[in-house]
Amino acid sequence: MADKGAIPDIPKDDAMLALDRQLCFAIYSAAHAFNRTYKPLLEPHGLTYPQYLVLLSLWQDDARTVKALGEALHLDSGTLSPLLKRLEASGYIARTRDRADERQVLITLTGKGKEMKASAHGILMEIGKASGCSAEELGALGTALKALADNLRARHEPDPAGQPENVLAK
Amino acid sequence: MADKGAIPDIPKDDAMLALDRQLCFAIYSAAHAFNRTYKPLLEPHGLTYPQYLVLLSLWQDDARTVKALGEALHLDSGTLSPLLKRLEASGYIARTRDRADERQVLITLTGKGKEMKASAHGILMEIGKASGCSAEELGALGTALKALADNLRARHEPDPAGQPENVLAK
DNA sequence: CGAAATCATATTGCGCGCAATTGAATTTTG
DNA sequence: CAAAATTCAATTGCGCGCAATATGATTTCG
Repeated sequence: MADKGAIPDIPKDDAMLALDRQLCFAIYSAAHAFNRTYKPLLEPHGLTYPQYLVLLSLWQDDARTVKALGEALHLDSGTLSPLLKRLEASGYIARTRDRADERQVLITLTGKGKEMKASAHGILMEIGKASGCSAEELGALGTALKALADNLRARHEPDPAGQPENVLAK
Repeated sequence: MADKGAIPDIPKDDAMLALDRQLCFAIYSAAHAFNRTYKPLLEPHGLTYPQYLVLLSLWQDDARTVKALGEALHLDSGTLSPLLKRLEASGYIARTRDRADERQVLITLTGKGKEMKASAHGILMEIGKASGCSAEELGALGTALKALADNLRARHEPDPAGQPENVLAK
């Protein structure tokens, strides 16, 4: 059926594989490039990139539970528990059991953790220069990526307060 | 000096921190969202996402050294060596010492590795649907991300065949 | 009230990702 | 030609990232 007729579809599939490769590589290696760019700037402070993300989140909203942090960062306790212990050991945060509900652990910034916010501005300048993009471009890129990530996540997460979806379940 | 004069600059810095947070989170979580989306599709084949990226690269160019693969994927031997051993154990690739230069190891696709390319097309369709973006949008996003990653990398890598840079060294 | 279900965090196991080191092969140099 | 420098791959150690499981604490229900 597709012996030598107009445009066999194998090339089309290959083109799609090429597109897949391009986007997979692009996101994968952009994330790692970010990581590698931040690393030498964070190292003097004894911080890793994921730990810096936790601080970024806490600078916006201090005193949150592990669960709340995990939802903001899309990370589970398996990742956060040891990470937060290390952040505590470095003196950036404090972990205190909620007296009212002993299941929960409250994460709060220490003085050192709050002071680090000032240093972050300097780090930020370096990244801005390294990226070679304007603030507008970076903002637009962030928006596009967030939309993409949200779409992908919608496949996996149980629709938190979105559509009523299937009311018949259970 | 900046007691109540026109527009103190603390808010501006905070706005930049917010931008930083947005882009850091966006790339970070887009990468993880990709990972999580591919995982259930690759699991039946006994593949991880980084292993799939290696296959994508080999489908384009088979029979390459570990070093060449590492340059294409921006990964070093510390990551690739164990990963390639697992890919060999799963039967997707073969690792053979180069007879001419015994330092090098050639990575080649097995029959199973080549056959997997066909299944990849099906996986691709799923991702396309999950992303909720058109091929054009995904392509544009990939291009923007690649440019960003290249800019970031330019800070770290010693300019491979780019500008002559500093000819005086050594 | 008390057993069962649910919830929040911690732990374990495995696969990256990367810096630093090692070991063997090859090239460069004296 | 032999010693030194370089190159390629593998190994080690540590920090994620996530699934699966474990451990208490709290809520729900009978």
